[in-house]
Amino acid sequence: MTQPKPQTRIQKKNTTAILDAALEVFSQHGYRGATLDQIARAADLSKPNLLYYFPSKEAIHVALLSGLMDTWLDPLRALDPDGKPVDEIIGYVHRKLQISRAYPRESRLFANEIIQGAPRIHEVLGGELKTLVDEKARVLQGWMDAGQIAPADPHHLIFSIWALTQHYADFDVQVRAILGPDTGRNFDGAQAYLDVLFNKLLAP
Amino acid sequence: MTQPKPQTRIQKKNTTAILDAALEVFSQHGYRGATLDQIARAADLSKPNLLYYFPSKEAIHVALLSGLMDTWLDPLRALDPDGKPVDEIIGYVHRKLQISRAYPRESRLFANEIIQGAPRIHEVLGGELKTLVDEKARVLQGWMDAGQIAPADPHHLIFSIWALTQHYADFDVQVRAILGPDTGRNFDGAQAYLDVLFNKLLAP
DNA sequence: GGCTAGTTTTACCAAATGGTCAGGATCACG
DNA sequence: CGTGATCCTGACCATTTGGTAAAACTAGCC
Repeated sequence: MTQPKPQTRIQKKNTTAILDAALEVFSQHGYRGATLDQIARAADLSKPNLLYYFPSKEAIHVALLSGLMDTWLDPLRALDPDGKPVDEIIGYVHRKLQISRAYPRESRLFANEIIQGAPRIHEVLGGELKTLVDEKARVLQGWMDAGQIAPADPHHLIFSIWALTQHYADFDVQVRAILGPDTGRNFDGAQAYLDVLFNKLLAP
Repeated sequence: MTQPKPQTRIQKKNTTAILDAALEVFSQHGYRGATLDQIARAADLSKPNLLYYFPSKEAIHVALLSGLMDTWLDPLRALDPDGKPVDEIIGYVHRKLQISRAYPRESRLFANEIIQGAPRIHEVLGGELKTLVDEKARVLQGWMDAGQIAPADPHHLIFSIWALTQHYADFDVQVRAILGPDTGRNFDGAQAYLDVLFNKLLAP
């Protein structure tokens, strides 16, 4: 897929610095609201030097998003049809919440893109994502039909996991304004709450 | 609070046209990503004419947000400490979901503002919002202590309601990519799912 | 050391952006 | 109809924005 083009030491250093800086800026202002100057400053490079490594602003954004998709879908892919149903689902919730905790900027980048109409990943949503979700929804439906978990719309079950876990990354400012600034503590509270919630919801 | 300044017919017509256009544009691109030209075009006015009614871009944004806060908080305010606990909470979920359905642009405007660090409503979050949430959290806690609903962290309970209902407005593109374009149908599905979820969660 | 590929900077550009201002058009009301 | 207040426009401005060209510098290898 992404075959490793020959990269010099400097190239590797600078492209990662740029992508990290761009993640910071794009996730905070959205695509249109971000400027190359901001990104260049954050990456400690001059603007023309930025454009030596990436041909355009959009190219940086696309590079970020496509590099992100796997991180985003892997936790769902890992849901094992042959595992114990409740454990699998609760495990998925945990993985998703862990990702929100460890990669809040990535979560916000994704949220920004979706809220703004997903102009750059629309095909992925209707293609790869839909395929994966439909597949896993069938797995969930199978478990429900077999009486291993309580019946519920499997698609909405997946949505609810996304909504509940991503909320703590995307709306972090709001959560902190209400619960206090200790993000770690807030996430611990969230995990305990979500454990209870999904155990009750899924109990057959 | 907001005493009705004398408004001519034309003033009323144009300010509402501007605010509606601005809602459209800001909710789609965020504050920084929106331009006065876009807003002016959407409101069918010239840019200088826009600025005849509002002194600056930021003033429009602030007007929108502050006009929105009540719509946003009212459903929670309406949660009645003297009502039947489960009915009150499920009712709150319904009201919130209704608002997501009826005002998705407002929801996205709010989401954009929060994701981008809430620079313009930070004080409201830590002030009015926190006060209200803390108050209602105490009500919930009272119900739990009295055994009328199952125990759970009341703050996270409120967050979960926000996350689950706003998700369907904010991530509408994603939902439609997976479930299909019939938004009404999707919201109906969501409501049924959320009814089940919260009934199970709250059952004492 | 010298050569080449890779890297960075300086100077620049056209378009877009938020905003101003003076004057002209239009409205409401006596 | 006249007149004062309200409304609207075209021309303009400084700054910012994404992006370019070419020259200057540096790394790494023989």
